[in-house]
Amino acid sequence: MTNKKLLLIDGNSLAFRAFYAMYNQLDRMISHEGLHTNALVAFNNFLDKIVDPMAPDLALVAWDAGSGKETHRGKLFPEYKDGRSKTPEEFKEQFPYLREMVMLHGLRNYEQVGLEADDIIGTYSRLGEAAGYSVIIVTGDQDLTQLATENITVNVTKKGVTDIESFTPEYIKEKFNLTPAQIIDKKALTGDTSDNYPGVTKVGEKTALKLLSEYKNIDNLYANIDAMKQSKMKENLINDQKLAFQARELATILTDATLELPLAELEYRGVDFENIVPFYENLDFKQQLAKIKALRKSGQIDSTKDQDDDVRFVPLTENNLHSITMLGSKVAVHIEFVGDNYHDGEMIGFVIGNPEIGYYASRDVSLLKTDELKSVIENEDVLKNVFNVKAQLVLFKRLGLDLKGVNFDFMLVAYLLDTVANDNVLSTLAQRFDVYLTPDEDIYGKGAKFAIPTDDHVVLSHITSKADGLFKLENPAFSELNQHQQTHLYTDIELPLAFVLAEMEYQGIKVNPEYLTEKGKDLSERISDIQSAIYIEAGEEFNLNSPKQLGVLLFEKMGLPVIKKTKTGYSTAVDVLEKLAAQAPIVDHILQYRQLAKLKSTYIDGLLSVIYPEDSKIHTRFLQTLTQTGRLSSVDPNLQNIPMRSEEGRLLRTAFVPSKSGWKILGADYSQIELRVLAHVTDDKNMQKAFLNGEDIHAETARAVFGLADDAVVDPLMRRTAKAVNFGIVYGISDYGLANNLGISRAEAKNFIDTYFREFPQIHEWMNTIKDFAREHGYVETIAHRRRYLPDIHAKNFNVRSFAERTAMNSPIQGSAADIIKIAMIKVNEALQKNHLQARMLLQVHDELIFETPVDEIDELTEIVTSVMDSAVALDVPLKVDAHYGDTWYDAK
DNA sequence: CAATTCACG
DNA sequence: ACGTACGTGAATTGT
Repeated sequence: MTNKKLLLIDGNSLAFRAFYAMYNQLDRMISHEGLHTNALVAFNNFLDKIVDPMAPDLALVAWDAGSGKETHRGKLFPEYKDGRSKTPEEFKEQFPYLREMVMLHGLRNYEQVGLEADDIIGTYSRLGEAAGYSVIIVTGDQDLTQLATENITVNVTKKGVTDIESFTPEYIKEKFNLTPAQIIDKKALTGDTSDNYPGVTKVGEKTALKLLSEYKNIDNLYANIDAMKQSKMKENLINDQKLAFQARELATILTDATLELPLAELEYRGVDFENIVPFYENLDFKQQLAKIKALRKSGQIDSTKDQDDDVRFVPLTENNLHSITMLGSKVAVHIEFVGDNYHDGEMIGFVIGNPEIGYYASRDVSLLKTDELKSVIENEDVLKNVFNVKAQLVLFKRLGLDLKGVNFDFMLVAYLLDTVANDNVLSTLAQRFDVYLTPDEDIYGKGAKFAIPTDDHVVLSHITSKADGLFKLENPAFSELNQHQQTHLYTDIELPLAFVLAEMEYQGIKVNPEYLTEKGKDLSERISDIQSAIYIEAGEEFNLNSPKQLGVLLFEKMGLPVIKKTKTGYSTAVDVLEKLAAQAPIVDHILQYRQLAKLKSTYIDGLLSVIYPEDSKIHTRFLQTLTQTGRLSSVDPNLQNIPMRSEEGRLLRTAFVPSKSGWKILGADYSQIELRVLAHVTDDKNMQKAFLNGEDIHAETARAVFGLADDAVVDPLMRRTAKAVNFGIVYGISDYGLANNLGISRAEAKNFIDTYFREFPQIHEWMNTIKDFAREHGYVETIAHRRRYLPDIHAKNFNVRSFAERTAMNSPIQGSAADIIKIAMIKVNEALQKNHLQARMLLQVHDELIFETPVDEIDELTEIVTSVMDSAVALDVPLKVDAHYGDTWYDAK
């Protein structure tokens, strides 16, 4: 059974949080009347995301009346809340609208002179509890956790206003080892700087918790203070005793105030959709308005007025197909599909058209195969606007069509403009261009509630609005692209690459399921043997996959030394276990178990589950608009992290085979591409010389760093060290990181770095130049003008800022390497076609390309691939490509 | 849904 | 004094 719910919201503290959560948007979020709306937007989000889904029976938002001076606290302590910085005007002006917003969301506002919001909440929470309600409090102020009981949960916002931490008596016990009542005593000892009342001198949270675990409360503490050991703290406690008791009174929230509104009047009425529309219109909440419109359309809320300002479409049938050929020279095209995976997701409708002539839409995608549609889709001269060209290409391939003439892919353009603000969702990406589209979620729901609306009109008008949106987005997006000097990157790299990737994904790579199944059986046996051995050594059975349980065993029961801790407990990561292996044989067995379990679950079971039975192939998706550097990523499954470093794992590559008998797998990889890019962009003559002379770069680095003669033999340790330094340089070096990696002291690491920078002075100079560039422009870019914004470069926090600085150094390197292989992929594909090779590209793994090819084409393919790859981009150093082939991916080494 | 671990470049 | 090496995805546990 569920109790009735009473929701109590601390209006002031949440509004305050809301204002500062979106403070950086302050100047952007201004309504047409000149009103700042940042706090309103965030507060509205909170009401939508937290309150409405909760559907409480009673609800109230409590506000402070006045400054707090008229309250019992102000009378008790005249300096109460003094010294608070004045509430910004930009915030104050939003207050009346906040109250109206609350009302329109169906909640009561409440304030009362002489009471603070806390006291209103405290009193109603007790009243509600007594009346048998489950009480939920939401606040930004941790002090309210003193109100928690079995029936009263206090939710405190953590970051922003929708990220919440739930305080129950059990949780408070766990987190602070305190009862809710002791929260008051804690405050009594520490005081409150923001409310401007002191506690005991030099007592902060840590000390307060320690004292309370010993003395329970301040009454008991002061009763026993004479017995306390002499210390500075004891002196402070004695001197500040009065302050502590005063602070306790100030910190205590009233639970017995006299209130004017009976509980029964707090009934939650839900959103008043009729009246909230003009309110949102006045504030220019376009996204909210679009959402309400979608809800109306899908029949989830009543609509009294039939206000259909939708983009019109004509239902397409067999009878009006000829209209399609009259659409002219530019259209938007969109096939709607279910889920993320366009390789097997169901196609539920499509739209084609433009704002001038009109849009045609149908739920029946087989209409696309008709001659009329085909003649437009496959016509290069009819320009197409799309969202996610690669997905659309694959969907059309599934229908046997070859989409041509693609002009504008909003998803690709949006990614190039800003890699960070890219969630690949059309409706959110469109907002930055002031185009407001209904989110898919509002039409289809999400998660378990996903459903295609029964009314076809709803689906088709939704996808029509997407197509129409693409026309509104085209000019502003292209114009920004041009301002960024990224037109070439889009037109000549990302867009053609999408076609190459679509073909690779659609082709897929063949795998041998029997091999995986056999290997899986072998692994299962060995895993269970090791597991038994571990249980015997441990003297008990436990969940070996649980780092928590393993930590308890190793570090508590067995008493092994703790080498590293994580946020939540002991670390049991490989580097830790390797250090412990000598001390207990069980550790080595755990490492073996981990390795085999990983192979079995991720690579045997994982891969077997994504083989398409109809062609025995795996069809990954390369995400082209995800990484912050310009690399691709691969999902469903990830084919860019198939094991390689251990022989046991590497053998799994045997399962990846050519799709035709008599064919081979060929792999071609760039050698040291990132260091070559580094030598190029920094224009460091010493490093360039090493590459121009075809030297072993790590050995050459070792000679430089260790001051050896040009022809000296480099011992393996020196080479390994130099290699680590080279890696460190590419990652945006720090002495701390290098020391950690090499297991040397920071001073030694710093020494290496200093020497390195002396030997390669232009690298050093570039590292400073690129950081300056980032600070001045707020972004860094690659050789193809791919951008990465680094707002944190100005952060006050050292860690945050340092991270941005390393990113400033690393991204142009990693990103330029990504540019190069992308260009190579396009050129290789062109060369394959031009030379009429049957061979095809299957995979890209950051610096290597994998192909399948008839045996008799191998020599020609090798020649074409290596020459195209190493001439893809002309750098000031040569690019080097190695190629290998064999019967399987494993053998292409 | 976050945290941990481990696979790759 | 500060205290992380850069970029990813998947499986698993545990709240």
